[in-house]
Amino acid sequence: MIRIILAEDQRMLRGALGSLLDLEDDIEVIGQADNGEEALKLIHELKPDVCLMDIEMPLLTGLDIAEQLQMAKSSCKVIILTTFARPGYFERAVKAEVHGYLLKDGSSDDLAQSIRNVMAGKREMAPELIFGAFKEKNPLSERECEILRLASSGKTSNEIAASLFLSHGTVRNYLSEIMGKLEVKSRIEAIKLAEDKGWL
Amino acid sequence: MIRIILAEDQRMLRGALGSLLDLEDDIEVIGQADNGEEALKLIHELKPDVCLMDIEMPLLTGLDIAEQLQMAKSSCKVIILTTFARPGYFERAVKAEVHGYLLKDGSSDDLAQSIRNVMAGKREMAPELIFGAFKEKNPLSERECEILRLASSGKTSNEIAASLFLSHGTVRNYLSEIMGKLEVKSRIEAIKLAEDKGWL
DNA sequence: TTCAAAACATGACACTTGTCACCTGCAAGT
DNA sequence: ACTTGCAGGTGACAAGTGTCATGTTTTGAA
Repeated sequence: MIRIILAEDQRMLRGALGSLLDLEDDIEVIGQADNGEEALKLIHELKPDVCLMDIEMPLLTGLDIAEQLQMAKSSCKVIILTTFARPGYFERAVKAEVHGYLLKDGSSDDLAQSIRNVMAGKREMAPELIFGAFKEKNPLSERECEILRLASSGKTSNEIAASLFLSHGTVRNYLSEIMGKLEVKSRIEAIKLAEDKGWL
Repeated sequence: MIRIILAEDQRMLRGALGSLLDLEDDIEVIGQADNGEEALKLIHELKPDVCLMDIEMPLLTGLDIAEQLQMAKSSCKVIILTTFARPGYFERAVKAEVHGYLLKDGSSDDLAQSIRNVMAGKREMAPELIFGAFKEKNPLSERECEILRLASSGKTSNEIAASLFLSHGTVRNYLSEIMGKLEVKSRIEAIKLAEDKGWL
């Protein structure tokens, strides 16, 4: 019997998947969470074989959890189930050595089989990702990301400078550099593009 | 037997709900669509008792379809199933006299019963909406929305002015007005907030 | 009819943004 | 030892942005 927990903040999908997976003879849903912290707690308490997680959840993202489990050398296998085929997310998931990365755009019929494959030691990656994976990787450095993140929250150059203890000229240089790399003309476009690609 | 069709562009959710509903003795899923035009075609061809639709779908939104069915005085009952509790969407759905407006954040267990209630002539509205419906309505006028939309795409004041045949001073006045109404200090924050609330 | 709101406009002012050229210091690689 | 690249910096300039006061015109509701 494969014991799994589900972490997904959209109740309708979580409930539906939970019911469906429970119908399988060899799969048992032993816990469900609608946020990251709850999910992590359940994993520690219940020691499931597999956890099926969304990425964007309240409190803690699925990727955060995957990284923590990797560091703790947990035996719980991780399958990410998300809407987003963002290269940034996928890259991070691969680094965290997740056992599966599936898209919500995929078929629900294949889900149970994917879980079985993962239990058998295979890795299940949505085909869309393997091909398009590193075609577009994040051209921004750590620092540049940090600055763009702050800009995206609506901060002005001066405020960004203050919170990073930089001069405002430096901040503007970074933003200029970022816009150059992203081939856009304003910080607003840069923010849109970076958020879109999941680089933020 | 209640004959229904499902229209939802996220395959995983549509598949899962389809399988679940088909397990009910008195419900039969006779068609599924992943875009609005396909859904409308199916409704005309198969004459289902109920159609369960998302709002944001390719080609045609669920609200567009609901309005068309209302005009055509179709006997097919419409249930909207969406992520968004946006007052704007809900208002439009009510005007289109939909029979149900449920949230993807609701329980999947209640779905079948909601469908039965709708067939029995009741209306099923997510409680979150009835109460919070008009608490926070869009403070921006049509024109202001239009300008903020253009700003959100990264256009400068001058570019917005050009595309609307206004002077750039007028555009800046609007943006200033918008930021005042939204109580923020920059257009970036205004964009974030408006997108967040679904006013865009 | 009258009044208020929305839409549109101008000009002026201070500040922010984006660009550029040019500078230092430091930590890899080769 | 030397180059390269990242991080950080300066100063100057043009353009864009946000604010204000002050108008006109149109339009819909009381």
